[in-house]
Amino acid sequence: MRDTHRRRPEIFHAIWRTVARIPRGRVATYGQIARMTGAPGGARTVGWAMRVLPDGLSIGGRDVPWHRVINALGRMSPRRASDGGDGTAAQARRLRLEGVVFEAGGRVDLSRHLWRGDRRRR
DNA sequence: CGTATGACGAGCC
DNA sequence: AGGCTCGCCATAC
Repeated sequence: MRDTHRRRPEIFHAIWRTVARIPRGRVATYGQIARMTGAPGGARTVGWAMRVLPDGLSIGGRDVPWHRVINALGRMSPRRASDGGDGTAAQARRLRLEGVVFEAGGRVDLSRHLWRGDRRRR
């Protein structure tokens, strides 16, 4: 195994560990993950951690569910995909497969699907 | 070491 | 509600 991810700073690993706790069928926001990881204000850092997430990395015996991390608006954050697209289609498909419902505007109702793992209300 | 760059977010308008 | 600006934080160069 080429452990390129081991070169990443601990903060990324901490973020990946938090993301690994998001239950199936739930979503969490970048800011929420940042707070839960002990890095308030580090929402963009979470985005960066998702961006460099090693393909196929598993923590605690299961894959890191990167698709369950969406932005505070309930939308998939656009990113640059290899095919030139924004890469959000695949994420939405994965979420739908686990029962996440999208509203007409293509957004996820956070009051219904947000992970309350940190006991936070919304 | 200064600047640019983001899978962000809270405020304002 | 939707668009803009600005602040954040770690990385790239």
